[in-house]
Amino acid sequence: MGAETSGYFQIGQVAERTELSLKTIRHYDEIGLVQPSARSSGGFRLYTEADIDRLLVIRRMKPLGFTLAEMKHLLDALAMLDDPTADAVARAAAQADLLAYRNKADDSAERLRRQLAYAEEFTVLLTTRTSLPSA
Amino acid sequence: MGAETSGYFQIGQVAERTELSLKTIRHYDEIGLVQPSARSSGGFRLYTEADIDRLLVIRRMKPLGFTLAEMKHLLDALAMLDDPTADAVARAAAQADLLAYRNKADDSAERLRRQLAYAEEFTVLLTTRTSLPSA
DNA sequence: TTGCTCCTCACGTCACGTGAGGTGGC
DNA sequence: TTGCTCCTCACGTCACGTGAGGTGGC
Repeated sequence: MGAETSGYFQIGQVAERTELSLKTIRHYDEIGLVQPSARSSGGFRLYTEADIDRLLVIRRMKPLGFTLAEMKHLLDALAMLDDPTADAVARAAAQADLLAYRNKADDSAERLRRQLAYAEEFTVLLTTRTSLPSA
Repeated sequence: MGAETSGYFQIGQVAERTELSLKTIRHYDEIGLVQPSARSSGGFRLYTEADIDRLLVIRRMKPLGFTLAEMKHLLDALAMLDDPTADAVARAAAQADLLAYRNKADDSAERLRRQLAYAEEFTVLLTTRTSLPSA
């Protein structure tokens, strides 16, 4: 059952739980978006529950059209607000960033709604064309 | 006002009407997805209303997650059903293809609905975090 | 020791974006 | 002739996918 007993998960288990590919998870590590909390002595990536939560948040943000760099920035800003040792200036900057991201997310949600309407229109069209006899 | 008077539109006008980039429209030409019905003597792409309609259909299909090759295939199948000279075998194959695409479109619509729900959840979270005072 | 899981290159892909340098057309 | 629009290379980018060849770990 792998490294789970020690509170860590190997990448295969993480992939199963997040429904992300091994390559995607490795990619997020390489660019610094989600780095495993530890490595085994042999170099295996070891993820905690918190790491997995972060991956799940990212998976939910993806349809909003953020780039990976933006997601990293956004998660950093959220962490800043949760950090009691952060100073007021940094906190205010984080607030401002989050507001901008919120507006971007609103726009994206609006666009998703339009796309869904288009998609549904299109499935209706295809249903009509596939159910009609050819004559 | 360009080539519009002759019933043709130059790529810039097409880009405006479809909200696609010049590069996207050129790319669709290069891969054979939407080729302009004509070229000017100087090599300018000239699009008809029908060409523009095809671009608009593609724009609506994109959120369904089809590749450009699949869209080309799908549009070919639809054209096959509209072609009175097509034989029965080709027609039946087109019907079968469209059915497969319809199922794929249904799945995509379902996925879009889930993504929209995630997106809305996320905007709520961001709104909460941006409106709360830091203390 | 076997076998399944994981590792790091390194190149490929999909759908375009971004200049560079040049020409068309009212 | 000016200037705006369009043209074709050709290389870049984003988010991974896909082997190749090798090793970790219960």
